[in-house]
Amino acid sequence: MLTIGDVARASGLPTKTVRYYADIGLVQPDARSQSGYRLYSDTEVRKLIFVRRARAFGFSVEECRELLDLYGNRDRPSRDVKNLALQRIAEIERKMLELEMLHKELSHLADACRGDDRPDCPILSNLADDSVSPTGS
Amino acid sequence: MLTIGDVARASGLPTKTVRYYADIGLVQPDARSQSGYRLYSDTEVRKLIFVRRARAFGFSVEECRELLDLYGNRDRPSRDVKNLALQRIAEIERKMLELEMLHKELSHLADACRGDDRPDCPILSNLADDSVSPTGS
DNA sequence: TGTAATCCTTCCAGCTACTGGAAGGTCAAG
DNA sequence: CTTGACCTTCCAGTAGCTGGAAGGATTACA
Repeated sequence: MLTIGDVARASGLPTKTVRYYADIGLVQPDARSQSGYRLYSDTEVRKLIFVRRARAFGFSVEECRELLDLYGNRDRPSRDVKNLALQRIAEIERKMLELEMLHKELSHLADACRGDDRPDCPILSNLADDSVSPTGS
Repeated sequence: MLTIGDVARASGLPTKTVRYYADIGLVQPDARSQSGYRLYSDTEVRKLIFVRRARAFGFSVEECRELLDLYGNRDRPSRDVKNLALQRIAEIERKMLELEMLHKELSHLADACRGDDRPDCPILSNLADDSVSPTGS
């Protein structure tokens, strides 16, 4: 059993955030010690890592809750789970494209600064390529 | 010259947000009409698209400001610009890896639901592969 | 066995980045 | 000349943390 500091280190989240997630019932500790310390198992650490990743890519806490639910709720029909997962996957693929564009833009800027003469505004040329539709999430 | 609704559509941001960015001086309108309407040019639209993307991937408004500054500030030494850009690129590459892991996880879940028997907890196997270090942004 | 350092707890205030709504002015179309 | 879709400011509220105070628990070491 791990204390909050341990799971914070293991999950890459601040203790404050882990405590907050416990408070809102997103990822709750397995148990409490006699003195009131939150105690976690590996399962919770994995959930927290999952949440950290999902949050970092714009999924709301409520969406994370729903995704975590997919794994926990035995009564839910399989196709519901699949549908929700597929929706999220499509969203992630859109995000991947956007991330690539951002990467291209900044790479272009960095390249343009190879010597010591910075061009006027490299962003404009690259940003014109707005083939990716907005995510809106 | 475009009004706020036009730039909102063109940039993929809500008008509210465009107005907010103007208020905090992140992306300001080119001018105001006689009646007080905010008027934007293409340059601002491009900046807004850039900001939308950067924000969607966890860059703070202040970081966006700094990045936009790279293009605008003529007095800044070229290596500063390059350094900041390279730092951000490294960050983006880390984010790309994390996004891929999230993608893998959800794909795995969706695959597991192909039939109608959902496995106990597919997340656990996939989440164990935590080779990517936390971003921390 | 004491004590210092480093945990942990709760509670509450504050922050970032929006977001919704009210009250009201502007503008193009019919 | 009014209807409807714009735009304006202002102010309050929300999501998701985040920092700090006050105090108890645990460990490590003399």
